[in-house]
Amino acid sequence: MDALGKVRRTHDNNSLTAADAGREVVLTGWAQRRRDHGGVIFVDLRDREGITQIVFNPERDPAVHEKAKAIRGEYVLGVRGIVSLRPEGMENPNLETGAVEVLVSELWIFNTATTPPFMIEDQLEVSESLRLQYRWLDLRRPRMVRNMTVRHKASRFVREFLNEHGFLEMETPFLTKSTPEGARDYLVPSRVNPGLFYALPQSPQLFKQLLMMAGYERYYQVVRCFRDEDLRADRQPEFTQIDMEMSFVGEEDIMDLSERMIAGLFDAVLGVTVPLPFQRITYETAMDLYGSDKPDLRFGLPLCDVTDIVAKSGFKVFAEAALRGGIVKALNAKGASELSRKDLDDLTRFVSVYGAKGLAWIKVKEKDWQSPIAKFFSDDEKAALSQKIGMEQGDLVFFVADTKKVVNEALGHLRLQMAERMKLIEDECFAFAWVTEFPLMEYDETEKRNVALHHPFTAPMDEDLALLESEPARVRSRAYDMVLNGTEIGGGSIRIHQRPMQEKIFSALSIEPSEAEEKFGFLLSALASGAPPHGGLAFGFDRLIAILCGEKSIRDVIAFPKTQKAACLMTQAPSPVSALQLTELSLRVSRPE
RNA sequence: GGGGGCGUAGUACAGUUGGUUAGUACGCCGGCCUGUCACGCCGGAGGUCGCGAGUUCGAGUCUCGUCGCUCCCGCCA
Repeated sequence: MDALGKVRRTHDNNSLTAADAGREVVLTGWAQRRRDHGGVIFVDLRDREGITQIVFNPERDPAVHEKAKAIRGEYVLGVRGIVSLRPEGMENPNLETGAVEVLVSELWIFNTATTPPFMIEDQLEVSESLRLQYRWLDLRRPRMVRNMTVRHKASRFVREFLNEHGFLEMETPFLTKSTPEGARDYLVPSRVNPGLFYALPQSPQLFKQLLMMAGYERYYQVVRCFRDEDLRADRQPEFTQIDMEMSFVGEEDIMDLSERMIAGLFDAVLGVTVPLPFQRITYETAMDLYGSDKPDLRFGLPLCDVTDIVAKSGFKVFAEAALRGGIVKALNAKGASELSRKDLDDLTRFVSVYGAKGLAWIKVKEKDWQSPIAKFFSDDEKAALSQKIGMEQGDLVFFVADTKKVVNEALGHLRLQMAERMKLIEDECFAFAWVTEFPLMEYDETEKRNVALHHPFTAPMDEDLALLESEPARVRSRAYDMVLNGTEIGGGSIRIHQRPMQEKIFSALSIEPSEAEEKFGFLLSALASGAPPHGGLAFGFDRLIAILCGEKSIRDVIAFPKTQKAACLMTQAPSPVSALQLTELSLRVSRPE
């Protein structure tokens, strides 16, 4: 084993070209692969940047060649040698450095390596749990290096953009106060205050508002947030937000700045030109047309409300849904009438997940409809349906009848499913949109009260203020979500900046004045002491990077992510702690049997 | 909390109706090979079939439980 000593590389492994031929260079890196021909030995030397082929020739230097026989996969090497053009016909077009190779005159083996449990290459077939267990090896794979590099470039671009637009990057506490609304908090026990707890922030929401009240005008932070809820492919217990807030602005200012930032980011990272401004769509329209508040606009397939047409029909399922205040909507899968009975059964099971009790369908054939429900409709009803839905020969039309919520959930997801099946989604297509005019609150059946849809500090729309007491569910908010390809990548709002309004909203959310004072007293006090009009936005950085990288899971753009059970397979966190630690924290653990 | 999928050499998989010695590929080790780049050829080692019970003359295979990974529902302002 050789010491590093004064050995320093002159180039990384992605930079040598034909122009460097004849130069003496020093390279360092990992042995990706060794090809021993008995005589000459080739080694692919890999680092973060790429691969360079190094050559050991016994005729050139027998001692070095002998030493090179010991090289195995992932050994850490340094070499000194002469850059040389490869013999004609021996160039490797797959490598950036494929025109040249380095003829080694000196070899240092800085470290050996155990045989890795999986190969360090992109086209690997290995379970994710093994990758997570040996994450330091997984992170050596070029694709992961690429993902981490994109992440770095993105955060760097965002910082520079916001810096140039007068924003201050400011930090906010991680040890903070548990608040009643929203997600479950991660709690941290306080040793010096026995029995009391901090909460890790779900977002720096209140702090950034307080910074506006403190007069900082423009704030941002690339910040970790924590939510103790169950995980998904796009949800981790700790995740990163680009958090920003501005004073003396309205919705348009924030949306305009944000979309220019995102367009700049896509240009800087992917070289993709994103047309501005983004499409705007109201919550109501999004739900009507796409059954979702984060519609995927890369394709059409809009939903169609047919409640009026079928309300009086002989098909009881539809008529009764309408009678009970529900709705009936249709999804026209253009040209999909060739789906088999089994496909339709599968899709029925697919929508049942979202609470749909059934999935009616009509195949539009040459002369008539092929459908189990066609017989229930009069000729007039058929004509009206056909016209409203735009039914043409070869179409397959789905229907769901239920409450508004179930119908939209079921058909909204069916729409995505069908688009995938019908291959309607182009690669490299980025459909951005703003969704606006969200409801301010909605009734929560389990809590038996109104809860904020966004958060309780979101301002209501002025024109809906009159409804606040009479019909609170109809009050729209000054919130906006940025949606990309069916993923919510950011969201924000204009905030309440006057104490009486904030108290009114707390009251509408059934938060008692005493509780409001206890939990948010500092906010109420600050609102009364010269709070400027303000608003902001937070981007889900991990989701954004996953889309930029073309990854399905945000785990692939986080260096050390957690599993679905919120565990780190590498460190084995979470883990038990000593009795002493618990005693110091005044904690006793009771575990259910 | 609930539903689906997966779990067999280091890795990815195959394994028939429950049947006697659990295979294949890659990787690994050894030998040969002076222009490969997924080098090639020859040989070899390597298995708690996730774990635990049960059924059976006999379980990788069937049953139950359990653990882990994953996708989804609930949840995630």
